[in-house]
Amino acid sequence: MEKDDRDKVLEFAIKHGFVYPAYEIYGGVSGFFDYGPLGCILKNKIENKWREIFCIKEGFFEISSPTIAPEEVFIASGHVENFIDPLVYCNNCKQAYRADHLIEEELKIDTKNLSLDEMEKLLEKICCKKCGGKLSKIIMFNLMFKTYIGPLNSRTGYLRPETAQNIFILFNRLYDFARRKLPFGIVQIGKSYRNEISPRQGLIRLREFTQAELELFINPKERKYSRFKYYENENLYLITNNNQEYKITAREAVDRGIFINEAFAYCIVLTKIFLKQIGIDENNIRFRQHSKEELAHYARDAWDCEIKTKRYGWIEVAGIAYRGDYDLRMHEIHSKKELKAFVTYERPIIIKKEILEPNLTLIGKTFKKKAKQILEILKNEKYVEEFKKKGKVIIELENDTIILDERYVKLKRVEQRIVGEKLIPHVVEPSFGIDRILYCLLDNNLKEIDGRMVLTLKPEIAPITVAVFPLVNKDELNAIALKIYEEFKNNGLYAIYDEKDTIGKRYYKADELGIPFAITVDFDTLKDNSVTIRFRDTKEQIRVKIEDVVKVVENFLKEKRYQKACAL
RNA sequence: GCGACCGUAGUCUAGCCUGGUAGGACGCUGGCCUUCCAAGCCAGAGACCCGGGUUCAAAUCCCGGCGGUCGCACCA
Repeated sequence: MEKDDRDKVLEFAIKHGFVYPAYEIYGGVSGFFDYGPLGCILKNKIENKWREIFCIKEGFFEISSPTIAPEEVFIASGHVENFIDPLVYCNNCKQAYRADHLIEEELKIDTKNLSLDEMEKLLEKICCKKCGGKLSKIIMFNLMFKTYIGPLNSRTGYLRPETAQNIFILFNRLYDFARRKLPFGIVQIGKSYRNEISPRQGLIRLREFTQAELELFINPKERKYSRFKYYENENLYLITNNNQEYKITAREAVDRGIFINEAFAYCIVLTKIFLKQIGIDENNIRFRQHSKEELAHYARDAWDCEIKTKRYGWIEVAGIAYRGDYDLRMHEIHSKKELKAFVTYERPIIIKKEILEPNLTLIGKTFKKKAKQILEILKNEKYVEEFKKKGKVIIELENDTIILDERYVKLKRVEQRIVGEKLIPHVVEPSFGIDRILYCLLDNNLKEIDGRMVLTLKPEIAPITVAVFPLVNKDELNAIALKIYEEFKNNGLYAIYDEKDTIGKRYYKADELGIPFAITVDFDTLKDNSVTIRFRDTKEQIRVKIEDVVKVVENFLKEKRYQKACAL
């Protein structure tokens, strides 16, 4: 970590229009940022790359849900209960404590089932640990933004603190869409909101932020995941919750039991691949397992993906959580709707048993309206034994006793084939903070190369793809350059045109903004209709015909030939 | 939320202690120059975080707010 009290990456980002502190002219509000012109493009490109890797390539689909949800959702999910921190502070020295932690520590009383009033009473016995002063009343910190849905007497609503819940709530619809088969995945990219007590560190902790989440629904009984084989040899840098460091392949990690199953390992690997592909240095990526205390209320296991930054060291940009059946189970309980999948066994389970086969014609004719009830009662297995002993079955109805002998029922040996079962799927959830990733991407790619500032973003990720320049500011060159500039824009590429200052200065600025290709119209252009393409990272140039220039740039993007031209 | 430090053009800063409304550099705009890698010339625009107090007079002193950095606490 660089010892510097300023966040140079954030300063760079603000200066060049990637982000702005929000509501600045009204003094600003911490925890909120605007995305500026370049940041907006970059963010979209990051999101699209994420879509490509976590959604399209996997054969998954994306949904987009409201960001406001009624209270019931977060009561069920546990967020209403778990998102509130009771805080007290010392009236004398202002030291702040978590009320529940303080009670547990000082009085050795489990606070889990205590009401606020009960905690207040217990706190009267406790003084400030630091100065012995009197403690304040409990202050509740609710990290969810609360709002109202509708006018007077309206429903309480919350801005969602994660995108995941919307997917769980839609489970039955989505399971249906997935043709009722596990595993399947649903992704969502969208805004989430957390009313952080004190957001710090620029883009790292925001009150409104963009999450990209995959909810992968799997069969909990299946340890294998068929697509795992494609990436099982990817190397991972892992730190387990007992502080063991490993640099091993995903396969080895599964074999050693470090990951709970292949689906989980797969999500870890996809995370690394995604980050590599947008341009994070592989050596700056590691995965750290949560300790038991760190685990969220819903998680059985969780790993943070961390990226090393110059300013803040390792920071968390994604979390891969094993949510088990927690969410679907809770929503089943609270909504009273079944949220299950049907899983067929590899081999059907065959159960041989005896049943009583009713003579429907006779029972119907004899008992008329009571027949239906009788048939229902007959399904109880205890009557099989009774029939075997006595040769008949005696059924007690409300005000009637019915005796069924061998004319009515017959003993029959049957083979029952159970082909599967209903169960709540388990969920593996990779969850990304897009804003943090954007920050890390700038951090990892803002470099000084022999005196030049170069933002070495990959051409496909760089916000602006080409800069078009006349070598010098002369009308005959400008006219051609402007035409080429139009041509790029017409082909859907972000381009800029500049004729000011010297060519060197313009290259310098383009490098700083991460523009991978610079097209220069010079005096040879007037003779042979050719222009130069300059590559940002190497400063090398090639000459191409004007009519080919757009296509050549497009090919550099598509075929990734730039890797030769640009030393990425 | 607490504490410490801090807040001057787009950016970095001088001035604040010892009150008399602001100077520089880079950047920006216009012009000149310039035949391939920023920082050559001329001109121009641009600032004291917000509110209150003290004072004849506040960027400067005092109080509050907002914002920033760091530490504590929090961080699903």
